[in-house]
Amino acid sequence: MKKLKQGCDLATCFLCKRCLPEWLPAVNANREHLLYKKGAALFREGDPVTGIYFVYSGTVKVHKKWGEEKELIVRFAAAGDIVGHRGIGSEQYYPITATALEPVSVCFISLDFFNSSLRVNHQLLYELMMFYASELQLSEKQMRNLAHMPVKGRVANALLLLQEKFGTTPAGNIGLSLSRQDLAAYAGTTYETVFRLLTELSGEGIIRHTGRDIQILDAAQLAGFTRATQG
Amino acid sequence: MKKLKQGCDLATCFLCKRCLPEWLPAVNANREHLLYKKGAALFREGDPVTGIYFVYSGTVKVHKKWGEEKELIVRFAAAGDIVGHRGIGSEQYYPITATALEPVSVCFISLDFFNSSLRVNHQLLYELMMFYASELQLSEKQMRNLAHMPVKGRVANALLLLQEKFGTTPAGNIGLSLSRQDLAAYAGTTYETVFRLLTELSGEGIIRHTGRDIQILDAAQLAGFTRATQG
DNA sequence: CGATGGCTTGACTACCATCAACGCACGTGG
DNA sequence: CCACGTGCGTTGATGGTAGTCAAGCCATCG
Repeated sequence: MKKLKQGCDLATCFLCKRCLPEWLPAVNANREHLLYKKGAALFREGDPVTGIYFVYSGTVKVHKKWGEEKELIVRFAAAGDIVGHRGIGSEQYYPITATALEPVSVCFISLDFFNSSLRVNHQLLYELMMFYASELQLSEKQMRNLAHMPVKGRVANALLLLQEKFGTTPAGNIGLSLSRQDLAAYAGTTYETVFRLLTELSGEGIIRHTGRDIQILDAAQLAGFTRATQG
Repeated sequence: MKKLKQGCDLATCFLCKRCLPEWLPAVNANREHLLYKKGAALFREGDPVTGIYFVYSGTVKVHKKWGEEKELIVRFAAAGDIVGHRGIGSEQYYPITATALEPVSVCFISLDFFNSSLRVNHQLLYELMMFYASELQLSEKQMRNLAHMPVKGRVANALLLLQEKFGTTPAGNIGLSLSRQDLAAYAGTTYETVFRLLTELSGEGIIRHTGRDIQILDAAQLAGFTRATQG
């Protein structure tokens, strides 16, 4: 992790985009511009909450451990997204870990200053609430999927969500290339199972995959696996 | 469902408790006091969002369907709790169904008026945001549990959460008595499995259950099942 | 060059969902 | 009063899904 001196990226920063011009100098005085290498953790589950992060560039996975071995990826964050907001509120400790999947550049704001901003900037507060509301909806949909959707559907869903968030490369692949481990942790299963399902889906002509690159050929069929078969 | 004329229960209503006195008359002019019988739905998944509900008394289950047969109970709401806040935001339709488990008395506020309240009452907005934040944390913890915790642990956890929220009756039973169906839907499993696990837990002397009444005898052991065995 | 980490594959199996059947309590209508 | 249906609780048998274990392969890296 490395600290930079540069100013905030106004066009990308979730916070700055929503601040009045007169508040920006205060933000700049209170922010830190940090760089993380691939694989580095911005913070870990159980760490005391120090502040909130706004992503300028790169990709971050937000995940939760179960025991020593297993983890579930709860969400991915890219440019413009917030990370660490799960620490806001009565919680003393981050309930999740945030890890850089690629080199990441973020704006860090201390909890105190962020709370001041919320007190002053009601539009920000309102939008943060809306953000939480939509996160909650997503989270509960995923809960239901984990509870009732078979693994094939969950993997299909994971691929669709990834493509929706990260788009496609010029070659037509999903814009974020993940390890099987991470894909498994996102779909809530094991990497062996993910592998088997990827080859199965390739065999059916629904996707194509070479190494880490995955291309969705038939999104409609994929989506079909995410629905319950009519009883 | 039945409409009453009475005023708001100031001591219980989430909204009124957080309003300045001068705002209360407006609330009273814009609210409806509604009664629902056991088994009635306050609203259903897919219904257009009309407003937000605050529970005075009774218990509500908030659940999400999967296909025609399966459902997952996402949350229980009791006196003082909010229901329908999942409709706030960009969503046009409720993403979940809310059903009365016991006769329920609620305060209903139309979306328009509630949004006006949020614009005026920043403390309310702030607390609503905090509420969302903690709901999100709970939801994500549950996600992880559904993904990685074995069924026995999920049932154990469900019992502990129910006791935490609803306390115990004078007889020592969990304060909310659920059908096996509902308990299963809360733990994310089937009712047969729930039954087998309950008898198993009773055999181990960890709980006692007669019909719908369940008593936790050894909470520590129950909690043990909710943790990963050290690898 | 060995070590490490991710990928690929096969064999095994346990967990848990599904199906099926019965009992019981309850309410309802003939 | 009885017959019946319905909803829930209880139990056993069965099988499939998907997790675990194990081993080999390939790349990268120190």
